Amino acid sequence: MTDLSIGRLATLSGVKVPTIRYYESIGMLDAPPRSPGGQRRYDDDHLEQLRFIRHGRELGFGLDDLRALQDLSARPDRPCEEADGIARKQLAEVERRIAGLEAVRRELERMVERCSHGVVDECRVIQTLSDHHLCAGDHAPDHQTALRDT
Amino acid sequence: MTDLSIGRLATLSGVKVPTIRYYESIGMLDAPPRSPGGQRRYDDDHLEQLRFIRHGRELGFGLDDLRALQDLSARPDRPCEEADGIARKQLAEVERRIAGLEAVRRELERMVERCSHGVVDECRVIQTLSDHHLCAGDHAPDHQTALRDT
DNA sequence: CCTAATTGCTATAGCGACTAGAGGTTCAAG
DNA sequence: CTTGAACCTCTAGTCGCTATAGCAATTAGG
Repeated sequence: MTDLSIGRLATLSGVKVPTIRYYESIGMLDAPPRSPGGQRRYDDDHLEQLRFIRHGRELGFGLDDLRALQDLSARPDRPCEEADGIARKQLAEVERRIAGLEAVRRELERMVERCSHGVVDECRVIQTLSDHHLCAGDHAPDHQTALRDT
Repeated sequence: MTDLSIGRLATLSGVKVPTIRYYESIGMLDAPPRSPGGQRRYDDDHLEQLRFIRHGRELGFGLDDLRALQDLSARPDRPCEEADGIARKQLAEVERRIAGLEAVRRELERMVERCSHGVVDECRVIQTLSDHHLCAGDHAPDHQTALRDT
């Protein structure tokens, strides 16, 4: 299973080719040896490392957190308090975002339900955006909390 | 209430000063007249426009959507189908994100609960990241779905 | 063995939606 | 009239990629 091209590694890991190169460039993924012609040749350790990163990203960890977790996993004798703390912090963050998004969802539902399907001037969607007082009023006091994303 | 400085506008709207200038630079907010010395002087229409944008951002609309909604609100006779559609699209997006985050939350809870508070080598947090098979396995197949944000 | 298609390489720029900093100017209060 | 807060422009940085351009290497088929 050794001598994986970057494309093969991408397929096996589920991480896109440019992203793999990006991870290497920022020191998230060990730089692999190269073929005589200069192409990257990976092994199973790289695959494992990349899957670790991918899985962490799926769980919403930032690359800094994942770097810290990687470092910890390389020191198996250390207490796992720090790893646990990072995970708890991430859980708290996810819960915060869910709460914000739930408030947003409720407000959007209200907007959409009350739309009378007439003209813009009477449209509840536009009205609500123009005047926050038409809201239930409990959403996203901190607009950082709201969302953004893909 | 006319002749607002940018700082006053920022206070009244809840949008930061650099963000206001940014919105102007990308054509989201009308450029205001200037004082003799070249400082921006806003009026109530600008405040309203900015509150519209802010409210929309809190609800997670992208700036492109908000531009479209702004344009629609300037044409009150048009049917509100388009506005309704944009809101429904946003609602669907928010629901998608909540679903993704709920899956992530469940997984993080599992990780944290099972952490034995021993050493890293036995740490469920690290183990789970290393091996996806330890997951309930239902989270974020598309990693775009997951999260990211502030 | 040769060629063509595919895959790989580097480097740079762009995305969204801001945020931060440098270095200078204007304004308003006392 | 002085002082200091608030304002100005411009550039660069944030996060985590993604896209493009212009090449070079590899691999599969004939």
